[in-house]
Amino acid sequence: MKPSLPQGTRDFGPDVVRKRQYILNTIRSVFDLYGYQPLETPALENLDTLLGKYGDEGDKLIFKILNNGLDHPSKKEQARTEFEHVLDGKNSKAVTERALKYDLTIPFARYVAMNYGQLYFPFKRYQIQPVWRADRPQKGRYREFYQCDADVIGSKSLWNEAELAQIYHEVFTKLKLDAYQLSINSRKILSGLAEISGGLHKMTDITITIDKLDKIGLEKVKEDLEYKGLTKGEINVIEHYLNISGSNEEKISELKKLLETSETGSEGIKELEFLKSLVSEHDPSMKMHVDLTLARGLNYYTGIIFEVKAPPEVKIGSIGGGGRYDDLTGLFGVPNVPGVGISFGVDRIYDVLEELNLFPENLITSSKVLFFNLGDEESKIAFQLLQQLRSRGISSELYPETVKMDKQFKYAEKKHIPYVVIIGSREMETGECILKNIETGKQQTMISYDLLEHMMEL
RNA sequence: GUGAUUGUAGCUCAGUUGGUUAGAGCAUCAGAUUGUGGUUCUGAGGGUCGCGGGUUCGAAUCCCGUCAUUCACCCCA
Repeated sequence: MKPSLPQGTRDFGPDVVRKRQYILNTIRSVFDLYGYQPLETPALENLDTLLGKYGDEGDKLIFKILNNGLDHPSKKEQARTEFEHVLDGKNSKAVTERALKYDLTIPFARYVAMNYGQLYFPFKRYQIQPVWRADRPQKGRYREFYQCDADVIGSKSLWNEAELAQIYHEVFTKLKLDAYQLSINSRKILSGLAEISGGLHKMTDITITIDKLDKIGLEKVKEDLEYKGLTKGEINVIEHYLNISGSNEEKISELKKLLETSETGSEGIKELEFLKSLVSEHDPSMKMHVDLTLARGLNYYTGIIFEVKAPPEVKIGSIGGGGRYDDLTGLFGVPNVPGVGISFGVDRIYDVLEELNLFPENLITSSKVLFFNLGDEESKIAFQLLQQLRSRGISSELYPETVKMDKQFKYAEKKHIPYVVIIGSREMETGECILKNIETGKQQTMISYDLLEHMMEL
């Protein structure tokens, strides 16, 4: 048979894994530095845990797992009738009760709800794991991809938002992706806008529509809003809102006037101002721009929301996002636990770094030294030296077969091994070895005992 | 879910209005070279042209279906 991969999944070869690890290690080290604790949850969750948390679209994209044993004779009839329900678009526990996790936030909320008594708050956790979505793959979109989440749960303080923004800044700076764009907005502002335009019940419709502004333009947005049942007057208010522009300060002062009648909206503005002041006082170089059209799809957000975009020349969309949710664990029976979190999309960050050529050069080396194998007796000496080098932390290897030097050279070259050590019959007699630099082609003969010292100096 | 795109050797791709035995480069292997690679030269292996059906004397080429790929929309990291 011809082997193939499931749609939207990938194998990662050695070089790719090194680059991915570079990203993952960078993120992990920053999480550790800021006092977050690691957590892992299963790939599988009960379908109930996930369903209804991501909106209707999200539900469709959850990978559901077929129950085992449906073909058992005693269950066959029941399975058949239950399948009928599934074909009608309903979910049946008799057919599928587990699913692959869709993100890291909901499983985390489930974990917190289950372990509420044992945890100390505020609880700061990070989580680096794959998630799965049954989306059609395309550029920057995969069916299996990694998320790196950091969340603080059990604290309402905006200091958390400031810290998370700082984490974004630190990670992307370390990755040399200085041109990243961090946008912020507040769900409270959006809900204030809904209050003064279409009414609070229209908030989802309004936010989904204005989120598309930069894609479809103002006219289409207005058409769309009209189609969704807003009056001319209400649309005018929204247009006014969308026309707010200028610096962050200008936007905020304009907003204040517009939303002064809305208590929630005003609160959102205050929070935004406070966050801005915390961040810019601490690190003026850090840019964070207020984007009033930013909405974010997941409907559990309630306060500040974040989104990170790649530099505009890379057309890949968002490489990270997050926000505050006031009652995520309420879904699992533990109400009133506020939280805020952010996420990094590693796979997209990889694509961006690749496209902009931002990976460091030195990620690809494997061993530092290859010992040639020119016979069993010769290799015994090589083996001793090899272990000496290894014991001093110099990664090295012996070519396992006695084959032509030509082949061994090519092996070293392909694996990017910078040095080879040649010990043949002549060297064996004199107790010497040849150390050759593959890149420069220069070589030197030395007493075998000196090899270690030599290598330590390089 | 909707709309396009592409599918030929391990990889990247040629292949004329349908015409005999489907080609090239890279890679692999062997030799020139029994202790010095990355350059060069010679040779070799490797293909059910995605799969199934149809039109035709004849199909990689045209038609239908199907699967896979890539891209866009929706939505998202």
